[in-house]
Formats: sequence, C-alpha cells, structure tokens
Amino acid sequence: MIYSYMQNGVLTLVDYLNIFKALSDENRLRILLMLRRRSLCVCEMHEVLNIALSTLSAHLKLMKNTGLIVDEKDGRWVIYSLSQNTYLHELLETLEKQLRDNRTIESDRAIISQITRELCAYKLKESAKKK
Amino acid sequence: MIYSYMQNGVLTLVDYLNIFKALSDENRLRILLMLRRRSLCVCEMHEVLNIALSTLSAHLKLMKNTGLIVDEKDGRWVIYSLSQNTYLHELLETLEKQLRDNRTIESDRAIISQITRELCAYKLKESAKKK
DNA sequence: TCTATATTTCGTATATTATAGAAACATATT
DNA sequence: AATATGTTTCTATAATATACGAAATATAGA
Repeated sequence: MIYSYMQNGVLTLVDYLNIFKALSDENRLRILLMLRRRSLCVCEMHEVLNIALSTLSAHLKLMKNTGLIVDEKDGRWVIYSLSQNTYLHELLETLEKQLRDNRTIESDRAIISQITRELCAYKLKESAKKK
Repeated sequence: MIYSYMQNGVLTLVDYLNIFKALSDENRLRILLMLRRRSLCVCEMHEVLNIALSTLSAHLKLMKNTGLIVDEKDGRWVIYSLSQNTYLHELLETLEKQLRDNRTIESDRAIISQITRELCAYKLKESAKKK
C-alpha cells in the first residue's frame, strides 16, 4: 500500500487522522512506548501484552500502514522498530514523561528489560502444546 | 464529569487515549482548526460543516469532556473556544502548517472569516421553516 | 523435501462510535 | 405569560474497531 506522505513527505489530513487513530488504542500506545526502549519481535510483545497473536498482528499491521513502525525479518522472527520520525519520537518522549508513574507502562518496561526472543518463543511454543 | 487531569494537572494514559480519539475524526479536527482562528457559536460551525446539529453537538460534548475546548453562554448562543493548553496549541499549529494547502481547511477558514452568528442563525431558521 | 516454528490472514462475534430526526430544554424578547 | 430561537438530549441505525480461534503462509533446520 502506498500512502501520500511516503511519496512526497507531506502529511495529508487523512494521514493525520490515521496517526491519531493509531495512537488512540491502549495496546498500540504500549507497543510504541516499548519500542522506544528497543526493537522487539512479535513473540516478545505477545509475552507483555496478553492478547491473541492475531490481534497483536492486526495492531502491528495498522501501525506499519500508518508509518509509525517498520519491520525487518531476522530468520523466522519479524522485528519491529519505531520509524525514523522526529515528531513521533518527540511525541512519545512527552508521553513517557507524563506517564512516568503509570503502573502498566512501568511494568511493560520492566518485563522487556528481562525477556529475550528465545525465551518468549519457547514460552509460546509450550503454551501452544497445552491446547 | 470530573477527569483526573482537572484535579491535579497530570494526564493519565486514558486521558491521552481520549485526546487522540478526539483528534482522530475529520469533523472534530476541522472544528479545532477553525477555533484557532476565533471562537465560534454552534450555528456558525453548523454552517461550515454540513452535518446535523445533533451530530455537531455530540462532537462538541466529546471534545469538551476531553478538555480540548470550553464553552460559555452569551444569551441564547453557546460560544466554544480552544482550551488554554500550550501543548494543544502547539499541536494545532503544527497541523495547520502541514495542512496549509488542504482545500477543506482552507475553505473552512474562508467561510468563518465571512460569516457572523446573526447570519448563521438566520439561515438556520429559514432552513427549518422549509421543513 | 519434510517438519517445526514464528507470524499473518481469514472468518466471525461483540463493542464502540458517528449519524440523523424528533422531542425536550433553556433563555431572550414580546 | 407566551413565543421564538439556539442548543442539547433521546432513540434508532449504520459504520468501524477490537477481539479471538482456526487456517494459511514463510522460513530454518533436519
């Protein structure tokens, strides 16, 4: 899919509406703030968020389409990172400062500082076996 | 209704989600950008937007609850203005710059520079008669 | 090439939001 | 007090968003 701002760098009204829509979901905001710490694969985000993988994938697709995040493949893993967008980074910095004492955000950060792709993939595999 | 940030000035995660939700609708964004020019009564915004008064009223209520706008009464009129919020003003300034050539936004500005409360109220009254 | 693994897509259920018209409400003017 | 006027609330409906499980896809390694 090609968006106008990808062609000429200028955001349209619809681009902005899509960006604000992307920012107005708790799970997506948590993902963006986590990605501020480091790039994450899908299974790591799944470990933190406790939502179905299909749901998570839909959120990631939406943010990728909006231009907020980018993905790259590393073997079987898909690694997501924040887009190189100054305004986005400033916005998230402001948000993070304001939400300094938010328990969810704080906890998310604590978890991603401890987990690894390998661990999350393993846990995912085990939980799949049980079903 | 009392929101957390009205009590202590600090915005919660939910406050931010609501703000982004409020910003992710075209009609609401048009209203905010118009209010950057000058305060407007409901019938003036109705004249510009071409949506039902009940719909417009719902949008205004939502933005008022989110803390983006404030209202004051002037006789039978209700006048809406932007909240005194530095971050909101900066955000809208950025948006307006980026959307400099947007036809809808440009047209909205042109219309509000010409209309008056009295004129809009009159037009509204006339169109009501026809039904 | 077959299998295991990580992720995405599809189908579907549920919840939320935007919309309009009619009625109700509030206030200024007579 | 009665009326006109500007706005909001109520109700129903259509559109959109979020969620999950199952199936499909892509890639690494045996």
